[in-house]
Amino acid sequence: MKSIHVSVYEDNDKLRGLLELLINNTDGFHITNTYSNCLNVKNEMTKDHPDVVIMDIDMPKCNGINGVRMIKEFDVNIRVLMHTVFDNDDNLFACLTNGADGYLLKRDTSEQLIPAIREVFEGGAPMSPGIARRVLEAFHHPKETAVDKYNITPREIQVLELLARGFSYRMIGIEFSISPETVKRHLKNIYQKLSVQCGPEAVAKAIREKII
Amino acid sequence: MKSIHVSVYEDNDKLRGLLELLINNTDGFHITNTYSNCLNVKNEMTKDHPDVVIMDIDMPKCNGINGVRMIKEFDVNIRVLMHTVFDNDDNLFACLTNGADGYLLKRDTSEQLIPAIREVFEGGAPMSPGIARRVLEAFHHPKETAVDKYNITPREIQVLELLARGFSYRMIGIEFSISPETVKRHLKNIYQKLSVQCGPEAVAKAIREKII
DNA sequence: TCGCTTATGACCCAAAAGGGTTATTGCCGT
DNA sequence: ACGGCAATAACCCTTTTGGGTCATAAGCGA
Repeated sequence: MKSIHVSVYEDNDKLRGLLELLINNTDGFHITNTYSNCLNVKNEMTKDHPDVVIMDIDMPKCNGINGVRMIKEFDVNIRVLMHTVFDNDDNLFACLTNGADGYLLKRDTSEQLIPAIREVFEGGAPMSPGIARRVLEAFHHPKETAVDKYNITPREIQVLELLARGFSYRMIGIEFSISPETVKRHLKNIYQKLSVQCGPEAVAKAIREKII
Repeated sequence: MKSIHVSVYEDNDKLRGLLELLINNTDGFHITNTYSNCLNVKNEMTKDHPDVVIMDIDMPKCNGINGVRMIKEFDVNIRVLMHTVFDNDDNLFACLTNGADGYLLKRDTSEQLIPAIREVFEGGAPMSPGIARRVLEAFHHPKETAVDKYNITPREIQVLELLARGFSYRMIGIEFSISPETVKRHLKNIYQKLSVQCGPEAVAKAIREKII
């Protein structure tokens, strides 16, 4: 059976050495190379052709968030496993957006790292438990909360939806068989409830708060 | 140490019995009750007060997608672990939106079920590998694609952003030290590139296509 | 150097948006 | 039965928006 080839990006010299030692001394795994920053990702990927990359986030010059993006631009088939002390949502979702295939926190992965590398190589998505939880929570948009929060009525939602589709007051009125003046009335109420000044701003807020 | 209390929703009689047997015969776990559909979730939760619910999707009368929603409406602290043969995206994301805390495929979890129950009880989010992967992929929207697709320039994005924040042409002009006529010019170009008719529609499209 | 894109700006003009005010109807809950 | 709220509608008015047209300067790549 062919070994899994792993490259490591980690700026802490001691940790980088430990990772290399750990991975190279595990059957079925082989370190192609280790790096302390990702300024030359493209050249390094061309040279190494790893199956899996272990990527730290906090590195000087060029951080791992850019690193994962560059690797995925070079070859989307290289699996990238984030390995970081940061567990804030901004970093997490920035990495996922850029194509990270897994996300491990350094503090809870000393003996979970090797199985995680195998898992990501096999097409899985290893995540520390707290991370997986936050990822699922991102899908759990409470749905009605924003509507309740601003007291938007069903009719107002209908009007907003058409506004966001480019309908004029007149067209919205025709669509619902009501006067354009009433449409205006609804929108006036919406603007007040959302604390916005005009249509575009209302649409932006409504979409971002999942009202429409 | 107190046992983890588990309720099971599963319409297959044989499997339901097996799950009960497995869980009841594991130290630290205790079955409160098992059910073959979720028509009376609220009463059952009131009676059982489980820590964790194992929820099948394909059940007669009322499926598990509604089931998880009802349980979370009753008490958001009850952990719900989906356990199903379906691995299509529609079911998956419907469950996650409704608040599921984990998602296991029946085919690959005979001996992973107990650890998964413990993990979800402890606040984790156990997922079958293929599931976790698809969840992460949902975040991987390629970012620059839409901007490229419509040929939106950096300046146009800036203008759109302020429009979405409720700025008038005049205010945008002041912000960038350009004439409101130029702002209009930019927006005219944007509307054409996005194939929209007006500001609200442009803002809606820009947000939904992740341009802003 | 020529053509293309980007960013800039102006003028005319019609349509739309949006603020203020006032009022009626129907429904729901107390 | 009464008050509150959603939905309806009209009027006045100013500001904003957006379509059409024309024009210029800077930068960039073939």
